[in-house]
Amino acid sequence: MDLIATSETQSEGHSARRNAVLESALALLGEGGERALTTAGVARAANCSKESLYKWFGDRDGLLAAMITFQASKVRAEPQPVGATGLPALRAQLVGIATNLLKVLSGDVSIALNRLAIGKAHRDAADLGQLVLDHGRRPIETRLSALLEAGRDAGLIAFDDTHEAYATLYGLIVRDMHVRLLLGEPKQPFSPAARAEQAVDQFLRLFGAMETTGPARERTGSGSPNNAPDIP
Amino acid sequence: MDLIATSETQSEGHSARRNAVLESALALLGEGGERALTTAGVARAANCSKESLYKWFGDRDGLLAAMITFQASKVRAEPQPVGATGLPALRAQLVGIATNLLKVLSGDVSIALNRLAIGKAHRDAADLGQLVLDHGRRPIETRLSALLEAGRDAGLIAFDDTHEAYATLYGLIVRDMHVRLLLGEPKQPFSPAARAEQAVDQFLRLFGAMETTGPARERTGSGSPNNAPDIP
DNA sequence: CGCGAACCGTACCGTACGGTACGCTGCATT
DNA sequence: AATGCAGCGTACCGTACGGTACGGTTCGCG
Repeated sequence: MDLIATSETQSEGHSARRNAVLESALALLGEGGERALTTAGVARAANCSKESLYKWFGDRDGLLAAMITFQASKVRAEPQPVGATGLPALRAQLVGIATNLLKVLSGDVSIALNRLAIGKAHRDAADLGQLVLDHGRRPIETRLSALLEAGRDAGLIAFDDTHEAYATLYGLIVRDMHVRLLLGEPKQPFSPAARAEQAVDQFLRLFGAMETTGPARERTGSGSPNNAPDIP
Repeated sequence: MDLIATSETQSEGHSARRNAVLESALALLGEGGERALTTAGVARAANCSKESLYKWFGDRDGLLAAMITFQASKVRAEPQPVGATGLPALRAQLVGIATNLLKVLSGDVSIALNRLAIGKAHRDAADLGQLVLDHGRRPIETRLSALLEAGRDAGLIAFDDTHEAYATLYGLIVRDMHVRLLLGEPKQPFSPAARAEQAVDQFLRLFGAMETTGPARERTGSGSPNNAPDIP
């Protein structure tokens, strides 16, 4: 389960070979689903021996875990210009992240990996699901949350609970696209950028500090989940 | 794959026995995940023979498909009072459906079934995923869409594209709760009703025909996904 | 009472796949 | 050149599970 350090002084080539194998495995998974991801199949596709697979990854689950972290490492956040401030800048940043999120979630390997993790979520492995959550969701939540709080500190948006605000934004962006894709619905063409802008604008309408006219009517409305909201 | 009519004149008892078996299978799946759902295991749990299983469901996939439709049939929409009109009534109806949706999606069997369908989504069976989509999502979309359009006809809310409005509402309600649950994140306690009210209120803020002051500023903002929205 | 249908329980078969063992090859270091 | 090591390819093993076959039992009907 734990990624055994096959060799303490892991030379560059060592790791490179591993990554090449992981790449093959991801490709295999992407096109054939879990069924295609047999140890023999991976070995064949990567031109390596099963024995080497077990030496490097210890276990089939170890291989899967390595695939997840490897894939996640390829999607690492590209540093974004944090210079300009103001609402347009905030909006642009949010839209950028949202667009990226939509593209990533729609990716074939991401879908396949999520399917894999979900299929084995209950009672198995070192919970690949947790791994996906840690390496996929958490970074995005961190980035978005930081951005949201920066926006709040700048007086551009208003909310009580950062996590709540983040979750709302996430819902506006992704909707149920992810689950539908996971369930195998053929992905229908759409513009991630346009959808991202739309979602961010909706979010800003809900959480913007300056409403159309007058102060925000419901600043805490989406804070703690309490009943009896103020819509009569 | 296709649900073979085992007997044209399926007597009540026949179907009852089948349903009992499906119940056992669902229980088994709910507690043990897919791994526990072996034909032998189901037969043992249901006190029937494997041979009967194959006679009734034709196939393991047939059993899975039957489980999905059976479970869906148990969640059929309870007819709701469509009497009163006006915004409070609309809001109450939406909140009701949203609450129900959240409860259903959080259910153990629902989660297990979705995991199952997702695990086999790519290239397998008669696409259990499609089945889940058809029997799980579509009814909710139908109900919500009808309600939304009724609200629009009554001048309470405004939108161009019904599907867009529905998708936004869905996102606000469910957020990424579903995927997180599917990935195995322990379900943290929350009040479905409160979350439903919160989501519906947010939706009404976005799509309500009567804004705080003056006419809606962005009535078509969430219609067709076009770029260049009106926030400068 | 006799018969047949449905069905339970179990034993059985074939296969697919995770995991291991072994022999051989090519490269690097001395 | 000799030696050792990493790794490839393949053969092999055990098991788990989908699917089938068979004997025994119950129940309803003529």
